[in-house]
Amino acid sequence: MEEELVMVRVAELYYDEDKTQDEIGALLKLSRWKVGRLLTQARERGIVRIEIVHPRARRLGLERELVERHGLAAAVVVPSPDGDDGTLERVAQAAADYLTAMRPVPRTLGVSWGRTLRAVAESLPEGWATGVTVVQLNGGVSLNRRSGGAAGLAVTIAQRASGHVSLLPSPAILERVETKQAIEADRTVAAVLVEAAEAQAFLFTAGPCDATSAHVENGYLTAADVEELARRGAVGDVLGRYIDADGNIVDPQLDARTVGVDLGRLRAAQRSIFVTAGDAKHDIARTVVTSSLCSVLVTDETTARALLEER
Amino acid sequence: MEEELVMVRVAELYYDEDKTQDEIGALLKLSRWKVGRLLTQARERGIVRIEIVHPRARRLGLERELVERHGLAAAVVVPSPDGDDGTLERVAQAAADYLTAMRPVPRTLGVSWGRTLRAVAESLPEGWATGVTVVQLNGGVSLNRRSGGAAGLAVTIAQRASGHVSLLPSPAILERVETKQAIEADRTVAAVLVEAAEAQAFLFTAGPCDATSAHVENGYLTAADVEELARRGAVGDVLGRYIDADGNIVDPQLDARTVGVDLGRLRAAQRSIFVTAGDAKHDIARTVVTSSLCSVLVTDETTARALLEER
DNA sequence: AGGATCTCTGCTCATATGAGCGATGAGATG
DNA sequence: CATCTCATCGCTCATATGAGCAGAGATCCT
Repeated sequence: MEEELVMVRVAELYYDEDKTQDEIGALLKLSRWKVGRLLTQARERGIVRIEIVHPRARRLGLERELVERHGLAAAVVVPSPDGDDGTLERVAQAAADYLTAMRPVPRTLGVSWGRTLRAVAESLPEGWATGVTVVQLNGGVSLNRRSGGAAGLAVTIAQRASGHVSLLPSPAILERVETKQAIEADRTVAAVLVEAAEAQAFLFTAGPCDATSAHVENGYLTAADVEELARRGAVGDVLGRYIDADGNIVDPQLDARTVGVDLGRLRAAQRSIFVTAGDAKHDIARTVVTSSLCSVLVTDETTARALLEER
Repeated sequence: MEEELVMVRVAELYYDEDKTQDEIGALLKLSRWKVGRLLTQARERGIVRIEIVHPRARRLGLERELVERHGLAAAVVVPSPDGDDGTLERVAQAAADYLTAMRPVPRTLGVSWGRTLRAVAESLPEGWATGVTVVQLNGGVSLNRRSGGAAGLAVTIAQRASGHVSLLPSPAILERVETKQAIEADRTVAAVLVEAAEAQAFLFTAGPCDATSAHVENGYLTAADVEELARRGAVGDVLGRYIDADGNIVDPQLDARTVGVDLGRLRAAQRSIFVTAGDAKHDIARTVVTSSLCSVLVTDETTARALLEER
């Protein structure tokens, strides 16, 4: 279209050449107002694209859409870098920023574990808050792995806020229900579970339902177990509990052997912050968001767009 | 840097959220002026990138630099599309636009030939000018190829301007000097050459010095000839004449067998428009521009940047 | 320490810009 | 052919914005 060409010329003069709309009007024999209108159209049609390029940039438009569509309290969306990698770091940084800015500062913060949360912990600056007690929400890998395990992550978060940490000294999933009940009956474990359930804020991730899951990696489940769960409709796990697309527990037996706070607690919580990054987790992310497991979502642009697609 | 983060937030609120600088100031507890300054910095540092995405868009900044650096009368630079191809078409379109807008309209226009100029011809709209006589500048491929040859191109340009065309009925390069002289002595040929030399504007391209050259394709030279020319310093040809990086004729013997106007005419011309697209032609383009063979340059962004690199 | 220089801040004021409105004209419709 | 409808135009006016400047710190160099 002819009009479009004029729009391009006008946009060039305005944005590249820093001419005033008046000047452009004189130059192209258009009224000042016509120029202004063309500029508006050019922006609307996407001929003029204004982009904020920065690792810490956010996608406020997508955030707003997500909040509206899924009834969230807040959403944080960071642009996915072109060259694939770095997404996890950006999302983690954004989550750290969100935590740091969060008011009121929670007295106790319940955390799960995983690579994503580890990255969040590392991104938190020293002194991100003061006097926050960090509580583990679900059982996890052994305590003695120096900083690699679930414990290290919680410790880091607490340390950087000069706060305390309550670790959950239990495996994620036990082989027998009886053992699980016995462990939960243990004073120290029970106390932590109560503390966790009552946390003022939750920070958690979710895992996809495939062989790359941390549960397989740590030996709590076999690849075959996970496959079977997937066959029965599981899309991933939250706090070690495998759920289907509607957010329901897939295997109650398995769930009964899983140590950690109930998913209901997340749903009931005022502030339950869900952090997720990467294409593999779109399905489980959708479930978490649509079944109200989180009130705050921190994620990357690609995931955000996936969550906004119909159905 | 901390400052940078604020810049990003400010930019987001301003450009994505359409907030006023006042509002942003209130929100972030900054003075209105601070916000304005941050915005300016963000643009300067490239955190805010404003881009005009359109096949007909131009790179005015690069154009200005080229004009200044190389003492051109004008330059037209179009963005190179991401997905490689389409560059030729865009450049051709831009050249066509330039011709259409050119004032005063030349009475006679001298043209060379090549794939690039063919594309320019095809991009010219019907009635791009009126009464322009088109003259061929150099000998070329046979007349009978319907629209594929050099003749068709000139005819197209002339037809769309409701003008005449003067074809140069001669091969590009002859085998013997004597034949060349005989041909030039021919009334019809001589008349066209005079007309061409006196054209009010020139439109030409250049070819790289490699086996893909149109001269090889059309059998005027062998691949071995071209190789030898390159060895002797040739970077490409203009109007069939092979020149080195300084714009000097590489092989006077060969040049004496080449039919077409003298390169001096291009240098002397008020308006000699050089159209070039594609990475293969950077070297010859540089030569054309630095040795003042053209006064107007039409090209793609990649070539433009290459021409602006030091040395 | 004292002064000199530089940078940064918040201001005034002129200018650039967008919202809203009535006038105008092109095309549709009876 | 008359009239209606709707988009578009150029305008007024309120508002948003950038240039330029004087004062306040910060920094540097004897």
